[in-house]
Amino acid sequence: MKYQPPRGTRDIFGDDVCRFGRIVSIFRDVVARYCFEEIKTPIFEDTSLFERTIGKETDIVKKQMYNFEDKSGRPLTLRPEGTAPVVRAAISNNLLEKLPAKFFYIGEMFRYERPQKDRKRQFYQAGAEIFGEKSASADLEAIKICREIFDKLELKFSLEINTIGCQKCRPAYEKALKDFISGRLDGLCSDCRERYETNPLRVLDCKKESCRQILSSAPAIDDYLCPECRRNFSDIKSALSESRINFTRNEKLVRGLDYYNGCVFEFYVSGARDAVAAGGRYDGLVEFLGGRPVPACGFAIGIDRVMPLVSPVGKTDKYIVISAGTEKREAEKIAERIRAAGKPAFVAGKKLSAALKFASSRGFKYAVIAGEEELRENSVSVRNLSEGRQEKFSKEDFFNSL
RNA sequence: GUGAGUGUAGCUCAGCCCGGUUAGAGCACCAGGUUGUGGCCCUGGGGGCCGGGGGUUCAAAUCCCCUCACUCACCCCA
Repeated sequence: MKYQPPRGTRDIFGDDVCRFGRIVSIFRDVVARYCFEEIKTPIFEDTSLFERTIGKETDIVKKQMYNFEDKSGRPLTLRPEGTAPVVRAAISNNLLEKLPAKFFYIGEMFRYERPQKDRKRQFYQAGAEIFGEKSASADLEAIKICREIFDKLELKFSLEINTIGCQKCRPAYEKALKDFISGRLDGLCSDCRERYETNPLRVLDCKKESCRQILSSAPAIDDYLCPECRRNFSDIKSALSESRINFTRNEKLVRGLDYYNGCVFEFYVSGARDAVAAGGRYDGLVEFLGGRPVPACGFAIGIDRVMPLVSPVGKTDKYIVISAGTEKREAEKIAERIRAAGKPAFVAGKKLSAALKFASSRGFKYAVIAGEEELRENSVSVRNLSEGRQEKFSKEDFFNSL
């Protein structure tokens, strides 16, 4: 039996690797223009970093983490998400002295789950985090960056936003919600009955129709927000309108990770199975991990989910230099000149018909034929493979035209 | 973790229900037709433990059991 990549992983090559590269370069370009700086964090961290920040009751921590011990028994985990490591790194390296501070990352994440369409066990995220900005401008910036990226990728997105309150006001809402649910537990699914105990907000986004029915008359968070959260959320909404970013309010949108508070958002693109980007505020996280109290917000884009929707980058025109049976050295010299002019060149020594066949099947734009006849005349024949036209130039004319 | 489907040539699949010569097709690949012109056409060729193991049978790609893998959905998430 031949080796296959391990379950939930895949090899990325050909057009897919072009798509991947295009997404990453657009992401880098946009984020750099907002003055974010790249940060690379380890691929694994102390297990407790994730357990404490993501939340013990989440599926990620309960059953999706790649946990292992190193040889000295340290409990470690392959990172299942990017935010906690960035926050940890910012604290470890004292990067939050001068605020605001902005970081971005691109990398692979690991979650042990059943693989399916565009959901792998090793997947890639590109994310950005803003530290030290309490006002709505940070939330707006995160959303604007996503908007720009999807625009440049030529993807039509829709945006959903919500607020889930802060440490001050969420408890009151959670209590109201629990009171509401407790009388109706019998009608809810078993998952929801468990969520009621562990994380009542999550009952809101249960997909089961019977649960949704019951929850449709649940208390609304808007009635429980503290003045600050109310203000912040309305600032964001009006800023979005000013920036002409369409959004819909989704009161049932709650994020799966415990550290979120305030405004949360998700981007959808038609054709993708689920959200392609998501983010929100996590004002308490830096302090929770031992730093000073620093408000923060960020987002991550699921590269794997965007990949099938974007076209591969336009490739630059490639040249194949064919020696057609003569000494290959001459063809190699010609190729060097083409490369020196900044264009990709490949040398083929096969007989002409085979080389041309190879060239057209591999997507070369031009064949530069340097056979016996050309060698005698100090010329080259340049054939446009897509159009089938061919012209002979002196070598100097050809090099000058590059 | 739950449910359904699929594993036959490099790829897409037929054959399986109803067991019976040497397991097929298209595409791709290689060679030749074409010793300096690719795509089109023609001819020929290489390729397969029919996912793996066990069972039933005179006989298994085909029927039964187990196992592994993949796909899709649920759950959850980016």
